Amino acid sequence: MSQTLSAVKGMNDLLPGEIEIWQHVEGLARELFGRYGYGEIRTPMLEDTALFVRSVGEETDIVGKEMYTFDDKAGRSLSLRPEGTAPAARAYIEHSILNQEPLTRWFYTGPMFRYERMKTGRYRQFYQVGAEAYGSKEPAQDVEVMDMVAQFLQKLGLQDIALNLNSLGDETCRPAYHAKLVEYLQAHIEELCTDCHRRMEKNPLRVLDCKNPTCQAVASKGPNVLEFLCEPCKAHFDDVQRKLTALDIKYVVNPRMVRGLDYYTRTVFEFIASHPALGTASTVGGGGRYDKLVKSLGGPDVPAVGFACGLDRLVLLLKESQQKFGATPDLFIAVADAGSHDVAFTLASRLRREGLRVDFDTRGGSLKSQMKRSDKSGARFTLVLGELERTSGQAKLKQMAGGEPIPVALDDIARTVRAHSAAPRADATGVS
RNA sequence: GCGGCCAUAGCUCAACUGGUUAGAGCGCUGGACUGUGACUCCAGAGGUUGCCGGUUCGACCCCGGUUGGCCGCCCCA
Repeated sequence: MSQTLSAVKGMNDLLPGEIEIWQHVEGLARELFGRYGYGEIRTPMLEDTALFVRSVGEETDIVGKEMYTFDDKAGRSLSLRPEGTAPAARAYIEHSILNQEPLTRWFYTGPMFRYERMKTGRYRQFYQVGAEAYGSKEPAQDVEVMDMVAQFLQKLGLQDIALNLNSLGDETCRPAYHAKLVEYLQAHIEELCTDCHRRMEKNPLRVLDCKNPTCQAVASKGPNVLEFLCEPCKAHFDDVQRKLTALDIKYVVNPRMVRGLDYYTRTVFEFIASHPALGTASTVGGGGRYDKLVKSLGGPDVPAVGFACGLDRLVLLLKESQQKFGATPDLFIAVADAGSHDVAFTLASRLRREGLRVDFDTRGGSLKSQMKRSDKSGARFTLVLGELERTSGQAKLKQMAGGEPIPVALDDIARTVRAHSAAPRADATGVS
């Protein structure tokens, strides 16, 4: 096709036929997170660049080379948000939320932006749904968040998703582990790949999840974070595991799982799907605790824990699952002769005002072509309106899926359609 | 950012070693059936073969560049 204008690389249009899946996922998130007491927030897509540098970390790939950053006309450096936790924390501080309530639960959904190499399930404008809980340092808060994600994924009908769990310690115990790890890695430096040499400078923890077999061998014999946890951190981690078990949530402890953002403390987790459609993009959700983030951004010393799920990847999985989403018309009104067009048009509007989903072809056309449109629309009933119906005031509801036509008076259509619907229409979210 | 594969109709794909008007299925539109969809049959519309340049008498095919997509690395959701 001729390439005149097209969407920016890595940014996609979502059209009817696919958008229904997105609406289903977002609707489920709203309904489910609401049950857990999380209120929705919307923050700007553009933030001061410094926000991400100070929270996500200057040395991370996200900030170092993946942000869409530019100067506005006043010379301010702005960036399209690459993730949602930092903007939420900024808003939490800016509106002095802690002074109004000691425990705050928020969720958000929307686009994020990272300038990265394109792959399946990985785009430059991608979508996340995430949540943040501020004010509780209790293990129960960590588990509440993980439980919520687990429920979310389960209700989407997704199978084969594993929860990986780890603890990175806090400012008391992490330095000792960090030092020990660097010391160990230095001693084995000649066995590590060149990437890992670079990682040792920037973020030694990342060596732990290097995919290179030799590096993995080195890492597996190195110091284990969990053995370095101080007493409070260890107690916290143990309690998290006890509570997960009490909620019957399956997990595996993975002491070599680290996350890409600098702000995590103590609990970190990832939900990993094993479906071939995702390729290497198998992480569908992740999160953890970040007790120092709010303070480091100039706010109060308030603990927090949260997560984010990649909607693009969830939608990819749902497409594979062959499930159908979205509502179809209750009724299609077809016109038998041009003289009935105006009456049919008015009738369609009246029925819509009465709450029915009604399809009608404003162009008219042959009855046959209108029947074809009705069939394709997935309408439950078709009503043919012609001179016969207009004069008698009586019509028939043809059942498109098969069965005898149902006689109906023209002024009693809405009630009859509802009476013959197999089941009450599902609410917007389809949540059961 | 590095390495490899790919690009033909709206979609999935054909087109002999470079040879003349680039085909099919699905989808779309109309008809067979002048008031009844899906099945069947018939017809029609739809392409600068991603784009730019080169080699050649001649390029969908060969070469270079470019854009876009896919896979691996990196990283992440």
